[in-house]
Amino acid sequence: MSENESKRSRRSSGAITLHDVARLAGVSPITASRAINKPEQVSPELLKRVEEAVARTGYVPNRMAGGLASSRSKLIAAVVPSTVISVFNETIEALNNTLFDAGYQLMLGQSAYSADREELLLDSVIGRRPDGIFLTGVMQPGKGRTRLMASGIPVVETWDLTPTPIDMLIGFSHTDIGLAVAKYLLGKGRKQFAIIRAEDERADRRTLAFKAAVTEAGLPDPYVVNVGDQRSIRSGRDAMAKILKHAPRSDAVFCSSDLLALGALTEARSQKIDVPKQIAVMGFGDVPFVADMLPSLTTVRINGGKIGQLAAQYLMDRAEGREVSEPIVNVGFSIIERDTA
Amino acid sequence: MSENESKRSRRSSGAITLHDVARLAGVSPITASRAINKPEQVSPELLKRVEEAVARTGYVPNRMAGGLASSRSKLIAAVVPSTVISVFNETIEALNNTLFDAGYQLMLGQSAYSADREELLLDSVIGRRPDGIFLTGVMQPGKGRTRLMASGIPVVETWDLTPTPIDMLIGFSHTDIGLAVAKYLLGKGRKQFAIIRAEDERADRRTLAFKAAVTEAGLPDPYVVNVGDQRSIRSGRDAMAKILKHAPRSDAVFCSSDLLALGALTEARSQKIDVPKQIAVMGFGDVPFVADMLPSLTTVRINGGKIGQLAAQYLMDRAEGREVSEPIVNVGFSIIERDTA
DNA sequence: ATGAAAGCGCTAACAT
DNA sequence: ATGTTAGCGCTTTCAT
Repeated sequence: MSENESKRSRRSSGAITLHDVARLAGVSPITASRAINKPEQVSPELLKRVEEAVARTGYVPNRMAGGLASSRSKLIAAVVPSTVISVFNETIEALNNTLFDAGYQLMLGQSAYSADREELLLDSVIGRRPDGIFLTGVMQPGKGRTRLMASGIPVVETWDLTPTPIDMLIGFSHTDIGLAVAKYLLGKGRKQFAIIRAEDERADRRTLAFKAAVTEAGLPDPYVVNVGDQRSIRSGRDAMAKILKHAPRSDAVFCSSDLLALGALTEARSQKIDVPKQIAVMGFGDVPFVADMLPSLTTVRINGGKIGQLAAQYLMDRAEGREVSEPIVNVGFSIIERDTA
Repeated sequence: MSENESKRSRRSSGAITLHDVARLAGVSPITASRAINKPEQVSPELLKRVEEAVARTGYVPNRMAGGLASSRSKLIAAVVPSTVISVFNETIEALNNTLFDAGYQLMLGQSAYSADREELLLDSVIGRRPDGIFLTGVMQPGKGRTRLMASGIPVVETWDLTPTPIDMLIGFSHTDIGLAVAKYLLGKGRKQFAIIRAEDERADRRTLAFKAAVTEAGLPDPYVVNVGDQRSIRSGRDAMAKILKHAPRSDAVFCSSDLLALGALTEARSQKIDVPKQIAVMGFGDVPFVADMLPSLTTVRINGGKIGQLAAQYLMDRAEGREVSEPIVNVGFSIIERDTA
């Protein structure tokens, strides 16, 4: 081993680099780069030599270096409220799969509740210079939104609608859902409504629309129970107990999540209340397992997978300079009629 | 605006860089860098000037450049089988939160089922030069494992035990769980066992140990039903129907996941089979909501949050050159006695 | 089809 | 405490 073959600068990480591969293949680094990234631009013979060198050395290109040089990170960042049995899981999975198949990677950030943390999160996201950012929900005007727009990074907001997205939007109307659910329940002859609702701005809009429709139908105001956690069966049970106690003549409950609805169902069963005869229950989200429970849950289905897949596509299109012909998409929703309503 | 103030090279991305901040603050770039990253090494007055320049420009450091220069990406990669209501969600959330609080970010990769995709995934992970890699499960010997070891990146394997981890390990024994569940059920006087099991190597080991314990107790072999998906209520229902039909004298069912157990419970209820009187049901995972269902599920609890939190800590310790005193940790498990067994 | 030069934006190493 | 220099490993640009 000659000295200048083995010597590496003190700063080097010591890993195999493109230069090593190139030397082994007897070509210049740039040719090796082309052989790896744009094989069609290189003669078959050279291609083979480079491929062999890659295989022999176990070379894995350093994407930080590549990203820095090309200003293309091949990274997409997603900001989600939570990853624990949430209605967003399907979306994340679809997003991740679609990205991976196209050679992109996913960075996951959990959106914070405090404004301070929110800004920290955004900066840490922007700092990676992702080629695109996926947001759950639409971002309210403020520092964060401004910062995001200033960054110039393609952004897709999801799971909601607004006439003024930061950039692209793939969502649906929570107001329409509230209206549709009310109409559905009204159509079933229900007359005394109750609502179980977690602190959540989007759930609020569903609830408000629901209420408005009920009022318009000339029926009494729904009895509303607020709970803390969207994803707690326990909260749903407790809320249902409250309803049964304080508004015993209720004949329909609209819950702001499937898990809350499952809790309501559980409580009803424990009190031997017949669902749906005595009281109808509806959820929101259609998480994978509520279809096969007994009774199966009537709920609002959102095609979360489609949102994720489409968002990935949009973000990559933008990143690669393609036009996105329809930057605002309403994917809608559907009411899935099952046993409980 | 003088010419050389506004001119940027053709390659520049046009974004604000450290140089811009430094010039505005009237210091050299390296001083600006220090003010931002090691504020204690800089005089208060300079610090203030730099902070102002950062605020005024909206500068967000480019972590790709920083990572390249320092060989420290502040990125941790996690490889998980799935993100949809899986038992790993709690772990991912804890991992992500712990990392974020320390200024790290999470890259999420979904492990592939084919060996080809697996290798692609590993390369795409290694290509980012993360400071650490989180793996769900232990990696079987093979190309991927070798590649991972060769990369020199700290790795933590989880959710399982092996005497020969790649690097660090935070898990528990699936064999012990099978044994413990059998013992528990035996202790309750159960004598005719059935198993509902998804294709999953770790579930297999729980099952095998369970079987062995039953055999050792001199009882007949459990009736085993194989299903495709660990996370399907439907599969659990179908499997339970099979058990009720072909092994009607079964008095206890051990399911390889809580969701399967929920399905089994549902089917039992629909056939008016009394749980646990006639047949006991146990799950695995203790996903958040099975505690509050009716009947509440007796299951095996894994402290997924602790695994995630500890894994994050270990990975960061390693990345920052600290010693990890106990690189192999058995976090154990507990059987949570509830209604169904 | 291949290569040389330059530089992406930052920080380690070595001054002062 | 602050600055200078020289890269990190790659790709763009411009030649040939």
